Amino acid sequence: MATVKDVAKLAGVGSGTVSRYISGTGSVSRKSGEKIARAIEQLNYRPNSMARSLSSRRSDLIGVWVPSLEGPYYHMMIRTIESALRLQGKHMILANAEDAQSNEDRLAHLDYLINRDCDGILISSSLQSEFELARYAEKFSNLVVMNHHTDELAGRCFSIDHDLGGRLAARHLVELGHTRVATITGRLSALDARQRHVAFLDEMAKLGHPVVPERIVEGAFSYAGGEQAVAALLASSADYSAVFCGNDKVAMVLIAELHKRSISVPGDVSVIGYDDVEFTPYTAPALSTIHAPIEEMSQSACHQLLNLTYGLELPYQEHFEPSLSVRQSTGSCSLQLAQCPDGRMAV
Amino acid sequence: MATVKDVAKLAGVGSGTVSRYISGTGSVSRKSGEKIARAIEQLNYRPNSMARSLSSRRSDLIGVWVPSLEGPYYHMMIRTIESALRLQGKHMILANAEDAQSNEDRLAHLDYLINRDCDGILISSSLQSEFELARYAEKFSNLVVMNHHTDELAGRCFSIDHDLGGRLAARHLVELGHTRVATITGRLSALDARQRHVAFLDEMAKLGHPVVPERIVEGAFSYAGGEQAVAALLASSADYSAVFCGNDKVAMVLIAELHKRSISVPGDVSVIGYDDVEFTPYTAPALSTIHAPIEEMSQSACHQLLNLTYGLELPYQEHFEPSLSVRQSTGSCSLQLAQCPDGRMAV
DNA sequence: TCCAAAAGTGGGATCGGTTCCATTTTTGAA
DNA sequence: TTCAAAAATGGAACCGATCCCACTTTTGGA
Repeated sequence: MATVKDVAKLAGVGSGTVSRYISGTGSVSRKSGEKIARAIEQLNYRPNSMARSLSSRRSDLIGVWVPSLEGPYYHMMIRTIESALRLQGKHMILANAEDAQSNEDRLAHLDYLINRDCDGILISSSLQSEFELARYAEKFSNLVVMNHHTDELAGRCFSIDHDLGGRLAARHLVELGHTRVATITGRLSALDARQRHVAFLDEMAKLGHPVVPERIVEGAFSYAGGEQAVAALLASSADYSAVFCGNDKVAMVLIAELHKRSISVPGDVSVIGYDDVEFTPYTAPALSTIHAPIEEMSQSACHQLLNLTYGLELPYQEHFEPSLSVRQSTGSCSLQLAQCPDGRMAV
Repeated sequence: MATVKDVAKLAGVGSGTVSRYISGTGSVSRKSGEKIARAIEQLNYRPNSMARSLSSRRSDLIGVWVPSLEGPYYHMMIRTIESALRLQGKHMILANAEDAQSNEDRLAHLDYLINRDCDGILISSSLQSEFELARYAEKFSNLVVMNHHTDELAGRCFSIDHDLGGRLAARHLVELGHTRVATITGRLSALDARQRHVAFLDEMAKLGHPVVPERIVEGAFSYAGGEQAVAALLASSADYSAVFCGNDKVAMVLIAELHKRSISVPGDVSVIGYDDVEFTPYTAPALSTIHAPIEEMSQSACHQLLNLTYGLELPYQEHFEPSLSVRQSTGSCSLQLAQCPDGRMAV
């Protein structure tokens, strides 16, 4: 493989000139530039990225830490980030902490990124304990956090207004005439799950239809967690005409389970999700949900990280608002109270 | 940041000894080892990965090229690969070519990996044109290919027996009594889509129920492609009691569309998918499908790439067999021929 | 006790770029 | 035409590891 020196010799210039030509920093005369270009072509020269990184003290690597890669949510994030980084010639390295059992494990995943000398790190965190990781990472790299807000990291937190999201869901259901509403939350130790939930409850109460505890099930934002929570809700004696699910995965699981029991959606029970991930148009029925601008948020976070790290000036925005996305899984509560096939009151 | 020299000085040994101690190659006395360990601790030393890469001529980076990141299929792959690499202390860098418009674009995505000096490259390719990329990449790195088989790359191709998969689908439907069967394929220029399709047709014919052309729609393995193809099938005058979909995304779209038209699955029409991605248990009804061992295949490909690249001896397997996974979207064809709501014969 | 083989060691050369700096060349306003 | 400022240049020093090699120390069987 050819090196700068080979190129310099063939072009009849110094190695510094070649380096300047390639990186575009500093000035090179038209004549030298042409000679260098020809030499590069002729030798089929490609700069060695490790040597470049070593001497320039930048790896052009951005580390991305995610708590899980199950389901479409984080996938949409990764997809967006990969694309934004590629446009800037940077590379993403990924640490998926879903197999971590303890906080030490999660830290080890972070070290896996830090030890690689990332120029910047992007953490998607919704647990307080995970957020501690941000403090740690900050010592080593430029840092940006998604799904979490704190004043300590002002200007480097990117989040969606889950309070508003929870309220939009409540308003939508109440507008449709639902008064007996159940909810399956995410794990309430997670900030985003809690925010959605608290706002939802608050708004329901404000609208005159407080959600009674029997209609609240704490679940988790995973398929397995959703299954458990759905089973718990359906096994309970609670009656309701609509269910607000903490995310779309759980809503999907719920719809599947209701279908299995021949409970019609939205005829018997309305279901609303949260996030508006990839698959929401294709559940049966198509899922009404709170649209969270995941991709926009991811892109913004990525842009700002690039700005901080490489002095770019890419556009970004820290705060995003969700919106209501009505499809077919919610309908008006016009039917009479009726007995469910399994003996519970569900309509 | 401390360097090997600092550590060596503090420990009172030579830099070579420190290097040997850290990498675990070569021998270091117990006494020196302890001194070095103490010095590392004290200085909070972390080896610089760029310097290490430059001098050892290995980046510990594995490039992964995928044609798309829409839907769960490639995500399951990425997730598996990230995990397998992390276990070996390697890092994945990703190039998603779904925004590529031309072959030059796809090549540019590959160069994005190659220019980063990956030690190895993993290509998931099902188009012949994409496979040409493998030839190119092979010049620069160790290479392994998924979803494609060719004798030229013997021992480095990992694939699932789509011929068998197509046949399993056909047998399942025929066993349930379906004789008028429709199919929505993937883009037939893709090898995997074509193999599934051809085998399916062949097996249906062998079983005495050849699929007539009116019941065949060429689609694509994307949500949008699925929507178009589903619309085309439902708009046609074809009648059928079951549909074989080339992958699960298309099957999901079909179920959603049938639900919209109040056509019952599997009451009126049975639907079977292909791949058995993450969401298949949670469609309504749960999707019967051909289980493709995506994760096992991805892990094997990854293992073999690691073996080739770093001289490891991780277990792997080149060929995988799919299996039938029966859930609730397929049922026996016991009902009488009946008129569909929209005037077509569908049962 | 002796001595060949094995284990352990220090440090310089090297990987292939970038960056700095002293020097030369070019530019364009007076 | 003149000359200060700006542009362009070559090459050495450096980034921080690995690896090789010549040399010293330890080991253990006879």
